[in-house]
Amino acid sequence: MMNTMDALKRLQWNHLFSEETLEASSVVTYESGTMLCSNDQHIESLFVVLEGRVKIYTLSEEGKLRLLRLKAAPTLIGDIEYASGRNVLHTVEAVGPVTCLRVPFEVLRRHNRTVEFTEHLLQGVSEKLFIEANASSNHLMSTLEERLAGYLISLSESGNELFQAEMSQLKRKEVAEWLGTSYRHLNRTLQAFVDEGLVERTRKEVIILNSERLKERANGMFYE
Amino acid sequence: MMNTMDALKRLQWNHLFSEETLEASSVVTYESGTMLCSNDQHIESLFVVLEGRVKIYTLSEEGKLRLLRLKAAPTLIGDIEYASGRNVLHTVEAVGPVTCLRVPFEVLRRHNRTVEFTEHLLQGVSEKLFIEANASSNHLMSTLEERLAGYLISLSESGNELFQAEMSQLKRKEVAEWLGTSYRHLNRTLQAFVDEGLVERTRKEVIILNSERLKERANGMFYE
DNA sequence: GTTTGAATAGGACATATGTCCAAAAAAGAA
DNA sequence: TTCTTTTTTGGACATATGTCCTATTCAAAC
Repeated sequence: MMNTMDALKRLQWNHLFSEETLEASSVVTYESGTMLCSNDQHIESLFVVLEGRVKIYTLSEEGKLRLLRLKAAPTLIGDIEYASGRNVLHTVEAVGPVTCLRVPFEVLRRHNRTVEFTEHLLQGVSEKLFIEANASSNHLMSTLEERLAGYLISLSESGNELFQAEMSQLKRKEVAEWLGTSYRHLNRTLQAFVDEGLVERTRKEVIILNSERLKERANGMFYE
Repeated sequence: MMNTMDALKRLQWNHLFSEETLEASSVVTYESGTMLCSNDQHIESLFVVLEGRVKIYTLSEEGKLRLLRLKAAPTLIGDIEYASGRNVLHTVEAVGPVTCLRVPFEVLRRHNRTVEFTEHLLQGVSEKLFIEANASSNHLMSTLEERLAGYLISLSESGNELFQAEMSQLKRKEVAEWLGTSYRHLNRTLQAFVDEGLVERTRKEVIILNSERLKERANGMFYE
């Protein structure tokens, strides 16, 4: 059993929550595959993810999956909904066991309306907005070839460990979902890189042979 | 010359700013076409748009324009950047004369760190995030036909006056930029609607002939 | 009026990407 | 091992959309 206060201190988030708030909160653990919240549904608590990794995506009515990202702890889930009062924007699913501090919105409203906490939320939400806006622009303005090259480069360059930790070990199919394309097309584009000698492809992994030229192909696309 | 306090009261935003803050701020007027801030540049002030309309877009390096929206006063510009400390996300340009209260970030940091103000920013930013995320999903998941039908329907239905006020009177070229497509393709799709008898097109405007079927074509797409 | 420039309209063609399928290959299960 | 299921791979085809160009048409300037 983990100690909440220690975990929060490690993140330097211990000053964000009042004592009353912490008392009215609970530590919960979810097993792999559990949805912490799903698309369009009502949500009543903020989740402070203390340990584990989550998968963030939206599922359209037609069943199409749009994978937004894999995110490692620490992260906040439900902040956007708490701030806007709307239903859940993105589905969040545990990838492996996940431990969270669960804080009911009601408790936050009553016992935690401090400048520090609100500013923390504000910074987090605007950070998320930047990421979303950039992803959206990238998608709109670039071809899969560029995005895929960018993805491969981003996985290989040093100094990008955060992204790598979160986004490597995706399956091919998930990579396609993340890049917002079909599995078929991802394969086709990958094959084009192979044909040009930019990468080598084994059944398990993709090995970069010529990172110079691959980077040119990425045309500025880089994820972090 | 407008009275700031009156303008803020009208918006019920008068309690958001402290006296010191207001004293250190100034009312500025921009003529049509002025950029309040542009993409990737540094910004040092929050703009409270009190009167007029602004156009929000991003300009990619290749010169492609992505029109996000036209927004009428009241609105905040620079809130995202203030919150995240980053450079400007979206370019903002005056459409017609625009009057703003200009508040330096420095002043906000010194004299305006209240829960009320921060919560106001938080709500605004998360609202923007919702809009951005939805636009992005819509774009990813739908064809121009659906988006165009949705746009036409959204312009015609009652109960959507806010959107109509902001988004009607776009030129055809701007509509294309807003829908994220080429002028050519917009024309082609419009013509398809004409051929099917869904709309009639004059040189100036598009008239909806069969809103039932047009709505079906929109396939759930609706803007507000 | 004539001229100039913006805005509209659409032909022809290229291409990025999706859909549907089928064959191998790998990984588990029995 | 053998059978079943998942994953990888790629052919064939359809289509949404972009690019490049050229007429028109309308409006504003001279």
